[in-house]
This record gives sequence, structure tokens and C-alpha cells, in this order.
Amino acid sequence: MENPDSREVKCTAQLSAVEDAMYVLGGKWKLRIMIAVVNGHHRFNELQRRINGISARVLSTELKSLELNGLVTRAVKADQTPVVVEYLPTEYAATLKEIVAVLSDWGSSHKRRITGKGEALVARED
Amino acid sequence: MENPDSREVKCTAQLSAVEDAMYVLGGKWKLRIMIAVVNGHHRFNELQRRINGISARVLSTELKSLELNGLVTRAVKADQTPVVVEYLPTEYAATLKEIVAVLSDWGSSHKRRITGKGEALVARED
DNA sequence: CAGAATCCGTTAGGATACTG
DNA sequence: CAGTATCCTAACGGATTCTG
Repeated sequence: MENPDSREVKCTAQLSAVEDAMYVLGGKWKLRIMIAVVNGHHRFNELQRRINGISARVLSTELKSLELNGLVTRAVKADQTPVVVEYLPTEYAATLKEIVAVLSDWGSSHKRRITGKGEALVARED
Repeated sequence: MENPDSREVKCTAQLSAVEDAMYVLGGKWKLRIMIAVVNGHHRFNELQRRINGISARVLSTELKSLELNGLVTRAVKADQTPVVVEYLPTEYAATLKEIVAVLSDWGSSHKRRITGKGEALVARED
């Protein structure tokens, strides 16, 4: 890894791979929606209430994008009235756990670094 | 962690922490610039060549933002002519390693999942 | 409740040209 | 080489209204 060539290869690979990841997860909302969904919020209005500042329009389009990428499924329970729609995390969504954990850790450390004071930390359980 | 209250606390904490992280690292370019910088590309035009599609204007403003957040330092070697400017990763920048690694792994797996065919994988060395 | 439709403002960021 | 200065537009996303 000290060899400059393999380092260049790694740099190129990382640039491309991170670009791919951000194509799916980038933007202001997608990760936040996934956090809420994975943590048990499945209904549309519940998600909108839980995710601070998101509008119905944006939530709707983001959910469609996440569904296209296989991270959530839209489940309609037609046997109820009124009809209940649920956005459920797929198995694939579990692969986001590490990303969320790492980003979340970094974010709270960074905030502590900036503000001096820390928040209550929530331990990772994996 | 099965208790719904602590799960809610965790959800709130993650939402807020990820938001903090994305405030610093979000957008199309910041992480990509950091990848290039950490991998040994320190000069302005070198970075612009290395990072596909970035304009000088955007690179300039993004570097300033990263400098403000303590992730790079702008070092001017005045004893040379023409003057050499280098953007060097700070020690703090090392804390991004895990983020980049995790995102990069996910991105390349996801691409394999989508396209069916995989790229040459570059192993993580930490 | 679960959205779609419409309208509209902001802005990230692209293109190009120019400078010390 | 290392940027800055303009200009410009596509996309993001906020607000509001409407609907089955």
C-alpha cells in the first residue's frame, strides 16, 4: 500500500465507489428516511412527523427512489379501512447499518469537537 | 435496545448526528476531495485533474469549507518560485477513513448488485 | 390517511473567461 | 500554477391546495 501505483488504483476505486454510493444515498433526505424506517417508522405521515422539515412532496419522491433501489418496499394492507400503507425496510436495508453507525458516530464527535460540549451518546449495538 | 423508548432515543440521536455529519461532508464533492487529498494529491490543479468533472470555482469553494472544518490545511511554500500551494490533510482528516471505507465498500457492492458484474475490489488495509 | 398537483424560490454547481 | 469573476440553469426542495 506504500507503492504509489496501488495507491492510485485505490484512490480511483474509492472515488468511483463513493460516487456510486452517493448516487443512491446522497442528498439531504435519503439516509434520514432510511434511519426512520429502520427504526420502526413505517407510515407516511409518521415518517413526515419524525423527519424534521421534510415535505410530503419530497418524502413521496424520495420513498419512490428508495423503493427503486431496493431499500424499502411499499406494502398496502387492503384488508383494512381506511387502507393502510406501510414502507418497510427490505433485507438489503440492513446493509446500511454500518454506514449510518459510522456517519452518526462521526457527526456526534464532530459536533462535540465544534461545540465543546457533548450530547448523550447512544452506543452502537452491533 | 428492544425497548421502544430507547429505540426512539437512538433514532433521534442518529437523525441528528447524521444531519451534523452531512452538513460538513455532504454535497457532491467534499468527500471526493478528501479522498484525493488523503491519497496524496495536494496541489490545486492536480486535484482538479484527479476529481472528474469538478470546476475550479467549485474546487476552490469546497476547499475553503473543508479548511474551515479542520480537514485540510492550506500550506504556501513561499520559498519557491513560482509559489507552491499545497492542501494537506490534517490529523483530523484521518477520522474520515472509516467513513470513506464503509461508503466505498457499500458503493462497490451496490454496483455489483445492480450490474451483476463486479469491479476489481481494492481491499481495505486498516 | 396517503399522497398528487401546482407553483415558485433558492442554490448548488457547470461553463467560460480572466488574472497575478 | 492557483485561483477569481461572471453568468447561467437545472435541480432541489418549500408552501399550499386538492383528492380518493
